[in-house]
Amino acid sequence: MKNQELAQIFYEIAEFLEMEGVAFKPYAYQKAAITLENLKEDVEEIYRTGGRKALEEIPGVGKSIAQKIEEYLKTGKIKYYQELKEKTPVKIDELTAIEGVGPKMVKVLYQKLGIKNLKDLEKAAKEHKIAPLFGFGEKTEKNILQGIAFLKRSKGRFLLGEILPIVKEIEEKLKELKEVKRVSVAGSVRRRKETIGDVDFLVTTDNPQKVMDFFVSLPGVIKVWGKGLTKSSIRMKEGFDVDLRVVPEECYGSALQYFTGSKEHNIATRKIAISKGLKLNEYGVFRNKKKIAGKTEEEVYEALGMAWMPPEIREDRGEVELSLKGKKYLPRLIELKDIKGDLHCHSKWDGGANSILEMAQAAIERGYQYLGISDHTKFLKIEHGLDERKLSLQRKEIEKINRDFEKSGVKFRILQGAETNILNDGSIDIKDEALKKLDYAIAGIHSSFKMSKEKMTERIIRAMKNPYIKIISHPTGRILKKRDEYQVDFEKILRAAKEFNVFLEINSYPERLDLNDINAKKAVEMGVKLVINTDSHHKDQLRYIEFGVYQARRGWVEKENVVNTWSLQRLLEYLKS
DNA sequence: GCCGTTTTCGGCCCGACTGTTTTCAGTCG
Repeated sequence: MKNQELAQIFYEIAEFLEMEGVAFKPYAYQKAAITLENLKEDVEEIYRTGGRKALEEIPGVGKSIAQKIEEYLKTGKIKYYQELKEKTPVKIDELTAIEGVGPKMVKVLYQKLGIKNLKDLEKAAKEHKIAPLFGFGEKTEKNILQGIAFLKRSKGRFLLGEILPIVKEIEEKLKELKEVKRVSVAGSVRRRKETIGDVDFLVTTDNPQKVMDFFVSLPGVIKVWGKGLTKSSIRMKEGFDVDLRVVPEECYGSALQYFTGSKEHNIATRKIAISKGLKLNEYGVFRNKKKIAGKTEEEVYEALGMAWMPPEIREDRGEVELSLKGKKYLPRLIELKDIKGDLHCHSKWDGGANSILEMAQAAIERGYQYLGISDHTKFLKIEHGLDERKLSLQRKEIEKINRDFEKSGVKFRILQGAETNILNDGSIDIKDEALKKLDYAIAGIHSSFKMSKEKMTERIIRAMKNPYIKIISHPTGRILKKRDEYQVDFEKILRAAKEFNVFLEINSYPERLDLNDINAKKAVEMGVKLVINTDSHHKDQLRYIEFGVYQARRGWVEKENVVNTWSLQRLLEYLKS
């Protein structure tokens, strides 16, 4: 789909325009980019069937942007964009990816020092050429270096959310090939890790030549290397690498186990093998020279006296010991089908893409029993946060839709929440009288991220003490590849969550996934209740729930730990109590 | 550049925080 490519271009145009100090246009381009990014329909298809007129029907797309989309679809280029790039030939997306660096800074850095990309910037900062610049200083230079260091730490890794859809496509294509007998993705993708270095596929086949030829000519491949009959590597246009390995049928299980990892899990399992006088490698389980298992993963684990376990927990965090004791000691991980509703979604009321009804219909399509609309509140002006009056107006709309559902026999209920803001002193930006009228309230940190650990912990705990606050959203505040967690004493937060009966969120947004696996596991061990939400700003984002569930599974979370696996009735009773 | 149950022109993108430039511009959510 061309949607993503166009979105990327419009984001960049917005930044170039912002760099030049153009007013309002950047916002318009950004809006259009966001819409395109989330659009389900293929923009090419829209254009083919309805022409430029149909493009203009897309929200945020008017005459000018429609014309540019048309130009891109016809020629693969946008002249306006090319001109902007020629005028200031900088890698603007690369530079503004650094925390604290925006378009204006990029402009000065280019004009004064000729900085065009990350490399130039790092060099200049290390040579202390930034600090003396007018408007910059020691601190800024240091922040830039730190920002670059952080970017590098996460560089070369991709979000699971970006990669998984493409991986599934590749897997489907391989499956369709009749020469392929068995195929599976392995590695960190199979373990559903939040970020991925590269992708590993395993196949069995009688015709490796054919399979490899097919593999290296998949659509989207921009580079091929090491092509052989047992292993070939490709790079996809999105920038990540994929390895394909052909393994013998009788080794498929052990190869899958080996290449799924994690490395730590494999080390632990090999130790078990040694302790039993066995040897484990990617070709099988061996007693002396005799192979005793290898065809399936189950039989490999069985040969080691272990129960098979889901890939998500293979991190050597205790799963090896439990699986030795037996299957019933392993956690029964939550599954996608257990989810009965979503309690953190945004609507048009706070600038989200869809109306409450549209969001509800999308939830019904997913088979949910309920959906919680929790728009931002007034402190977040940019997000069109709702004040007490608007919350009460919104309540009326929700009640009306619920009545209509009831009349037409639709077994579904919209709940009214709100994603309130925890102010610096831990108070909430909405009055208690208004919170009281909601079905529940969420509280989250959206400002002042750089507090001391003590202050931040105090701040969140004070919010949890508010009897109307039932959920803490994205509890650690991290943004993958962008921003670290804020400083907080998580143990204390867990104790408070338990004491005040507050649910901690696992935010399913691919760049958040917050709580992460480790924190989720701690929460489960402490008996803290969790809720897996999507934080959807668009109805199509409800599908992100998948990623929240994966993260939960990585954190050993079971169905019973998660309140939105409960029926509507049970949830309502609990909220009331 | 987009949009319209206040408007086809005139709004929209606000407020906190940071660092630096001593009075505020740039960045972020």
